[in-house]
Amino acid sequence: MTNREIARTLDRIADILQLKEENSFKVRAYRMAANSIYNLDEDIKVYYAKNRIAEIPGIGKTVSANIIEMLEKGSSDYYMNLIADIPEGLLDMLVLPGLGHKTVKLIYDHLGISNREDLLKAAQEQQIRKIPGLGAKTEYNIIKGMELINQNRGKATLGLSLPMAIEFRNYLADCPQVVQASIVGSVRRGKSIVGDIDILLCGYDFAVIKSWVIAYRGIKDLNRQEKDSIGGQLDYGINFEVILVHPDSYYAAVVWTTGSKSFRDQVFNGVDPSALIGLHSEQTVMQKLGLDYIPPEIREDTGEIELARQGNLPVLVSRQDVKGDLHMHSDWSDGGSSIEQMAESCRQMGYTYMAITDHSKSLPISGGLNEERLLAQGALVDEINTRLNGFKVLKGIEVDILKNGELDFSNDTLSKLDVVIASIHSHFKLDKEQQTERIIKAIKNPQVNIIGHLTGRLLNRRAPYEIDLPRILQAAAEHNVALEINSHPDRLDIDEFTARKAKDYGVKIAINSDAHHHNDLYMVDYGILTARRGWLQADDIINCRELSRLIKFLKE
DNA sequence: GCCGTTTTCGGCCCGACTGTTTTCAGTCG
Repeated sequence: MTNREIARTLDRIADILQLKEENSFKVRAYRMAANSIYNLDEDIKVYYAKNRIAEIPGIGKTVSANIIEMLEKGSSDYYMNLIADIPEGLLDMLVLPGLGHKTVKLIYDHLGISNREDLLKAAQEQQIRKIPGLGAKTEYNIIKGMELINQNRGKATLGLSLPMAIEFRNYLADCPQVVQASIVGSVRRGKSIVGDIDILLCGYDFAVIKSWVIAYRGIKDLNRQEKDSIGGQLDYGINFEVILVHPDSYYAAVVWTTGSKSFRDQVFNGVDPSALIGLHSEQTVMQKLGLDYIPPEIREDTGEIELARQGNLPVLVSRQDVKGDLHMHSDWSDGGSSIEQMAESCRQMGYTYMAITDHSKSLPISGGLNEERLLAQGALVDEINTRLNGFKVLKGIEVDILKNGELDFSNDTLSKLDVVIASIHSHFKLDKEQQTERIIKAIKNPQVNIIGHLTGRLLNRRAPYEIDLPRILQAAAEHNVALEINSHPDRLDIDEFTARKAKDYGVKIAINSDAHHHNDLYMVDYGILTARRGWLQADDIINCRELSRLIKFLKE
């Protein structure tokens, strides 16, 4: 089992224990262990080989034995016994916002409901309100929550599907009969939510290749086998399709399968397929189509085709352009790494600066900083900076925007910092007018540099809150406040559409990882994909600037 | 269930908001 699979199992154990109302510290211990494995630097098998699993922080004798069992047998008896006791569907019900372990158990005990479909039905038939302690609001929230889930049924976040696609592609590329293998489709375009994983292969012996495909251990279900394609489901119910072509038509097929349907219809319209045989790169295929090379992320037929014909495509921002990361947490609040570790990892990523932006005091669970600790952190940052050559740690904060739009710290306190990100972490349900006013008030605060995760959306889990986007963009432009592309694959907030619109308004963007662990800094890649999908160029991004130019922006 | 070096047992344990209530349990960041 992989680190991810083990972490997931430990998390599910925690969920079941919580449903069974076991000791809350025991639950916490399993959650911590899951988190520890998820964030592990190395493959857990390396620790296993060295007999050092119990040395991982948060993992003791019991969990360690559990993990060893999972690695040796592919499952754990403890988990299997637990799941035999509690219907698995209850765990799916927990995903609904507002439904926690107690409520799920309460509904199960009263109505025997153990899956989301029955739950929705009961809510629609007003059965939930008959349970003591629950009412109409809970029914409403269930129905709303299910709407969001059904909207994205069978669709997965890029954060889940991209790593799975890479693993699958690498496996397929190892087949001796496969000449080339590429991830194509919406995953390659970097869409935040994708319907399936598409992989294009080329080779000569389709029969041999197909048996190699079918042997992949990640395949959970196989539902379609044709002459030149295989479809089915991978783990987490993610659909996949593997498409086979002859090497001569490979690059034409890459272009064909990568673009959106509308893109495809446009660029291949009236083209003789035989003219695209035997080409040796995507560039030459596009050339034949009368186009400059269009980056995969913008092959959506939203204006790029015309510009490609004219030779006027923008140069999109890329990973190499990013000079630093302006939003991350350390173990001073809810992060799992020290400031030094974060700095070291940022240096290894080739950055020349970073900002440490822990939470402010309004978020007590996160260990949010008060003025006193913020000051102490600043002193430590100063000290760390004396030891770093050619790298700078900026002092920052992710300050909470309170209900009334005021901030969690005085302007006097904030003025001593280099970077101030203002974010909303509460009162998601204010009406559009109030929410907009609240954010604009924060934008108008002269100390604020960046608005963090503007819409608060959590992909597949929480809808964005209501805001008047044009007014906010207007205000951000006027007050020289940047909007964040929060790169966490569950957020990707703002999205590509807002990003593109922001550029029209002259609003600058910061692509931030919001990492809570030094191993999460790489998540910035997802943000870059989103920025590229939003047609952004290095010049639009404040953290693509050299430090001196960035500081100039922050002080303006 | 994990942790520790004044502890191998006892501590770990936030707090505002929501939705249900009429004084509070559950959820969530």
